[in-house]
Amino acid sequence: MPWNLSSERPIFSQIMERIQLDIIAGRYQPGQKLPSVRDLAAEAAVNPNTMQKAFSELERMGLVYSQRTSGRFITEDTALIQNLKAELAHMQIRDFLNKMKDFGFQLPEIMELIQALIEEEESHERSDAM
Amino acid sequence: MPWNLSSERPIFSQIMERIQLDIIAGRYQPGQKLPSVRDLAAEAAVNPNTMQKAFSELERMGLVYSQRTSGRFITEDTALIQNLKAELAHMQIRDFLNKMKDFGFQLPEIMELIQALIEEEESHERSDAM
DNA sequence: ATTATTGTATTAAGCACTTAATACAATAAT
DNA sequence: ATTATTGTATTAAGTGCTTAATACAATAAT
Repeated sequence: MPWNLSSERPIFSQIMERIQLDIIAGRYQPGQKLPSVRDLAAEAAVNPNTMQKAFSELERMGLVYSQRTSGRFITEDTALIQNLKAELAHMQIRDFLNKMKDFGFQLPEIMELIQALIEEEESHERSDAM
Repeated sequence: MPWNLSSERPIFSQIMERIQLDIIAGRYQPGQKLPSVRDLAAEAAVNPNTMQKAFSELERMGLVYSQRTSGRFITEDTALIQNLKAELAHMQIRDFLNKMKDFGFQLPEIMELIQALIEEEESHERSDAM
């Protein structure tokens, strides 16, 4: 499975964000054991050092912890995970609205554009299913 | 005026996007003359080479054009500007919705979160004005 | 007890971005 | 005619990210 990494931003950041996302979306469960750095690096087709660097940041945030030689695990602090999820969602929304305002759009117009795009995509899904 | 440039992404990209935004939001008008590369570089506190690099991209897109020694100007192709604005807005919305879905949110929930944040900010504004 | 696997660290090389210093040609301003 | 300003180009140095190769200590697996 390709990890869909872009060369436009530091790879270690993208990996960090991807795993962070897997945690807050529940695709990695609290306490779950992670594959080894070497295995993940092979899967993502990056250097082990780069994968290691991504985990350094996740560790600093408390999202994962490592046990010397048995491996690395997702935190069991579910409150930490939920708080992070809420915080990141909040940031996403705020950043999105700010950007749209920078474009010159007002709030009602933004909501209309979202609705229009959703309806457009729904109609595509209907025709895709035919 | 600081240009609020982050070290997390290439500076020339951030400058390019900023000027692009000024164009599609109408803060720079079609045909308007831009300050010189050197002046803008001084204002943004970056090297003239970096400012020049940002303009190379804007030029490639057709958003600005340069006249050998009289300076650089915003395109007069208003259709190009409007198309770009619509395209970028579309991308912003789609990327935002995709990210939120990656977080594990469904569409109705996303709309509720937006509304909640808007109302929260409106109440802040009211108390700010008091 | 031995071996394999784990996280972790180090060193060297290549690459893109940025800065600094400088230069040149074209032309607007004087 | 001279000067200043314009866009543009070049070279060298510094920085951060990435890869590659390698190594070590701790411990799980055998």
